[in-house]
Amino acid sequence: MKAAQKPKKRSEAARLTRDDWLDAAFRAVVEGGFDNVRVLMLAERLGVTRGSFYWHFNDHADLISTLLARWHKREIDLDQKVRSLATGEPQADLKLILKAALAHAGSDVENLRFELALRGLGRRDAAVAKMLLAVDQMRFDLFEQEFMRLTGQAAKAAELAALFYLAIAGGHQALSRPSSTVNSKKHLLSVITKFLIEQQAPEPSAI
Amino acid sequence: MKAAQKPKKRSEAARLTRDDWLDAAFRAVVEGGFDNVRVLMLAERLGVTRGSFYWHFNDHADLISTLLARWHKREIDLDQKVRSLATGEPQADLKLILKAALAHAGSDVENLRFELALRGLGRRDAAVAKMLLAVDQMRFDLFEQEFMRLTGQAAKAAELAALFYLAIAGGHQALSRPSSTVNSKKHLLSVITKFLIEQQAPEPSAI
DNA sequence: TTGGTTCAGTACACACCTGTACGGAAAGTC
DNA sequence: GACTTTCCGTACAGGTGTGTACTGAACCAA
Repeated sequence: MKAAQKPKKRSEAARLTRDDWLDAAFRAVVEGGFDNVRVLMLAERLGVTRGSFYWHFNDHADLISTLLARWHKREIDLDQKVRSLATGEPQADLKLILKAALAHAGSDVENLRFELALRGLGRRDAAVAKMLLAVDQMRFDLFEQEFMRLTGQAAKAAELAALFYLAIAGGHQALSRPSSTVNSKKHLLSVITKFLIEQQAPEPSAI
Repeated sequence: MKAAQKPKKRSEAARLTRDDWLDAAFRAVVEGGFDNVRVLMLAERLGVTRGSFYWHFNDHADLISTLLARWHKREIDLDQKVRSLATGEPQADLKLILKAALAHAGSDVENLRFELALRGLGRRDAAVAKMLLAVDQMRFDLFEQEFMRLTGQAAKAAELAALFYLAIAGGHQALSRPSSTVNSKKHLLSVITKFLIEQQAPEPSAI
């Protein structure tokens, strides 16, 4: 019993914070969805026992709801940041947003996978669905605003924003790697830019 | 296939077939994802004990893999059917496909939810991911073919097909009900039609 | 009737996960 | 240096799920 114990002092095995557990839970979600978040497994991975968990959290539900709240707050902050970076030039802003949204799926794969898992959870949890709807609306509003500046037509702006957002969402969901033809977020970026942004400039024509 | 449509006597409880279990598993997936498929729960819902299950199936994995195979086969059959229904008139065909794809999410919500759950599973199971990729490619090829007929340009056809498919996929994933502005599969249908189909016709006339 | 086949019930063993109560070591505080 | 707080280990209790062996009832055919 004692022989197999950690020879290291307690100072070596750093004590955990609430955020450490949240990070571990986040990783578990990324790897296997919300059903993959198990206290026992997280403890094992963190090198402690469940005794630690039940000191930091009330129970399993507490962990999940805190994780959701943290994600929501971060999304709101990110939205604020993007809005503050907007130049006022619609085409440039849209390309910026698009690039950020797809990079969000490039290097930062974890966030994408987390959100997809979250949407899976939202399909069986009304509260989560409501939160996701708010996030969707928040993002959509930004897109719509930019397209409104670009085209000058409210109805068209709303439609383009919908296509814009849905194409991005769809890009995350399907066609992860369709081998040959159309592929890679990079190419998708150019396609969306071509058909949804550049073609919609106000000067040339009027539908 | 025997014509065993008759529930027969057997007091009150009809005896179950392999497909009965598959249907129950399907419903469980629709309601709560693949992690929600539990033998005990299915048996309870079917009004029998697990003894029945282990006669029809080898084990839990057998149930899942059989369910996946059934879905895949049905998707292939549906693709064949759509292709056989194609008139050769690209715009009409595309609208037909689009309508079918969105109706797939309208009345037949179950199939949509099942596929979304399946994509969730595909993110942690390589074999499932491979199957989904094949299905994506199959559908995409059809779209690309139609857009090729429509525009006459290979590159543009591939790009439009990508946008087309991704917008549909995105429509299934996000914005289930964004309250006010752009909403409802119906409206999405008109938007996609407008920007991706009618605008891309080689001749200005059309419809 | 008899016997074989098909399907379902019962019982047991085992694994895994949650939650709680309690004890104890390490770090900060005076 | 005792005291307190913070954090974690341990042990126990209970719930839920799988898989297997065995038994039993309904059905079918000769």
